Amino acid sequence: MSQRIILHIDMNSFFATAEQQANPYLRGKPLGVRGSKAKRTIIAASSIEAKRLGIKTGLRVHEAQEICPDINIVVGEPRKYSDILRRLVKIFEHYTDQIEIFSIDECFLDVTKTATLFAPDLAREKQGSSWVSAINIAELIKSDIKNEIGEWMTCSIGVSYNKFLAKLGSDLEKPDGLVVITPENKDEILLERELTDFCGIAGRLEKRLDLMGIKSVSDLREADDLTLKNEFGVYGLKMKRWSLGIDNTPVIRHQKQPDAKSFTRARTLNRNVTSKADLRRELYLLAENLGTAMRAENYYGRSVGVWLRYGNFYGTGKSHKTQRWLCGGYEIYSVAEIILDKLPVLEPVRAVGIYVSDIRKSCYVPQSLLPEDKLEEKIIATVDKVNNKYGETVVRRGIHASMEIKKVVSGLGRKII
DNA sequence: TCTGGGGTCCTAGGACCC
DNA sequence: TCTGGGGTCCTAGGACCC
Repeated sequence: MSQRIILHIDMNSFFATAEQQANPYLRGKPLGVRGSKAKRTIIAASSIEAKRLGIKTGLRVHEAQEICPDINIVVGEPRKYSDILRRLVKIFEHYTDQIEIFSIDECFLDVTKTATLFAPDLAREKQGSSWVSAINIAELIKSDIKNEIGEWMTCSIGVSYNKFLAKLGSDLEKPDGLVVITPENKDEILLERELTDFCGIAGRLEKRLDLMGIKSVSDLREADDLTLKNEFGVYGLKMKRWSLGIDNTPVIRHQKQPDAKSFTRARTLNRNVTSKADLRRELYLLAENLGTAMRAENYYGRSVGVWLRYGNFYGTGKSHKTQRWLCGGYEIYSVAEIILDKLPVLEPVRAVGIYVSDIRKSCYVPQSLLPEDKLEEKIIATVDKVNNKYGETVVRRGIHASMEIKKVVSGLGRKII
């Protein structure tokens, strides 16, 4: 196979820049984007101005405020960022149809076949230097983004002959970087990196490698295959290939990227709790939210899981495979409630999560013909209609309603479902 | 006022069937 | 009657990513 040309595009401070784009008041100012409205949350992204002051992702909100009392803080809105991602992909489609969406702010582009189309003169001038036309595309993309999304929206682009090195390259210059890693300069660049600079090696693996005496990229290059395989399985060999700059994984066109495999909702509680009743209430709200998200994308699922994270940050969880395909919040909750009852509250619980896996698009799921299921579907559809119109949680089940509300409802001759 | 939330992939063990 | 081994499903948990 001839040499590929891969671009990795990484939007700089994406959430923060998106907020600055939406609100001119925030432009040029230190800005932190909160992970959620919850009390104990962290900074999910910070603007370039905030980064200069040392405000990094992962800081607790109050820590960020201590560093910079004037910092502007907004709550992140993932939907807003997905919309911008869609517009970015539209820009990239101008240059190739081989686009892989790697995360909400990163894409891989394979421009092997199209690079020279956008720089015929350059390609002729410097024969054999396909990198020149790749750099040309990278620069065109940068200016397209500024023109179409906003002047302040910058990205770092890595250009190389595989995905691993392209991603490594985009990390090297921020913001607004452009780094080319070729077979000629790859060794020089790789040998200067820390092992944790590699996408796929983080703290735990670094520690285990260190215990084996593998402390640098060159150590990893020289490590014995069998030793690596025994310690890490096939992943060990993968890591060694990275150290040599080898990666044959293809760019998967986003239209062909696999469907979602699970849906999760989780919440860190404002204070640690020990009562199962409190946990049930949280779980119910999460389940409704999860069900709404699944229905919005036409998914059903048949495995439900619940996990707890204790105050000491350790956790436990259980999952259960059901006979029926589910997408209703209350149905999901009903399974989750049984699971929760089996989970030990060894110590106060800090966070609770619920997930549905083994999911399928509705067209692949047999529809139930049971009258009670039909009724449930009707209830869900009606509630969705109201909530879509008036806000997500305008209507929800009354299972955790207070006694007073229950009395009022039964006084009206109605019942809570 | 210690450490969010939403994902993916991999491994390993037990149950069960052939 | 005794024993082995392969395959698959389910569950728990670990590690990584942004």
